[in-house]
Amino acid sequence: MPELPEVETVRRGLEQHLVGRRISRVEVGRERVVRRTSREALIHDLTNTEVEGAERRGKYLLMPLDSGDRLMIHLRMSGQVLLADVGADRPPHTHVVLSLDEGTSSAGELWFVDPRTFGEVVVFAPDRIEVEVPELARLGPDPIADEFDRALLRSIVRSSRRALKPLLLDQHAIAGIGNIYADEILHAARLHPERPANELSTRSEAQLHTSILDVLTDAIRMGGSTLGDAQYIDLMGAGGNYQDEHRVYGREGERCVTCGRGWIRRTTSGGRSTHFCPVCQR
DNA sequence: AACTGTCCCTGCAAGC
DNA sequence: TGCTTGCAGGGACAGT
Repeated sequence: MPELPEVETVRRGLEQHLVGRRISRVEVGRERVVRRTSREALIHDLTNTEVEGAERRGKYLLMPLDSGDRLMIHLRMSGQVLLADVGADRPPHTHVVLSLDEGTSSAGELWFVDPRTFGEVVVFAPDRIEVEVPELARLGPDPIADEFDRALLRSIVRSSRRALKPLLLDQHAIAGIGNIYADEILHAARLHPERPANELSTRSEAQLHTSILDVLTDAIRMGGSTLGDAQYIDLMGAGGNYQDEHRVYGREGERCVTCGRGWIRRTTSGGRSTHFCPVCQR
């Protein structure tokens, strides 16, 4: 499940391999992945444009084009962006193919692959963001891409009476954190996922701030998490290594490796699973 | 404001 | 073995 660290890893790949290259041809298979506009719109708006940058806000990949438009890709659950050689065998569920002219490297293709088709690809004009991609316009601050100091986290936490877990998952509050990293961050901060956000001590707020940055930074450094089922892989098809560092996610019933005393519990709320140690998270 | 539930979709696992 | 059912999960949205 691509979250901030996985999307950032993909962004770095795009920066290295896509920026400066021209898209000569666009193929769209399943129209569902371009549902925000249409097959025709994507083909028209991308063909013969050059990619000028690779940015990320939360889990959204944003690529400015020389046309003035922006290409947005969201991987959601099972999306992959892959760089491939021309003529290479395309995996099942390859829904969008961008043909890239020879640039500094040889000609190639960029594939958008997504079995569950929750992901999407869209091109929009920046001044139309409120209309075309309203949730992107309302995204909260990104802990890595934006300035994210302790005071900012404090203002977010103190203005919410919600539990910490759903607050961390709310993309309007903080952008980029998903289920895996929310659990790992709260564990690192030794905070119980059901603790009301506005009741934290100054010390706990500082712990949470440090844990958000530490966990996300470490995960990026290790190329994100690749789990058995979701098969996240980067642009070149490589998996990440952060899954080996998970202390609570996917460890239900195991002894807590942090305190050595608790047993990792898994609870469900709002259809999402939460993993935590009842002994060292309070 | 903050909850819960529903929907979208596929692959995998468990149960029969 | 082969079917059916259930579940996971990001995030928008509707309803309370």
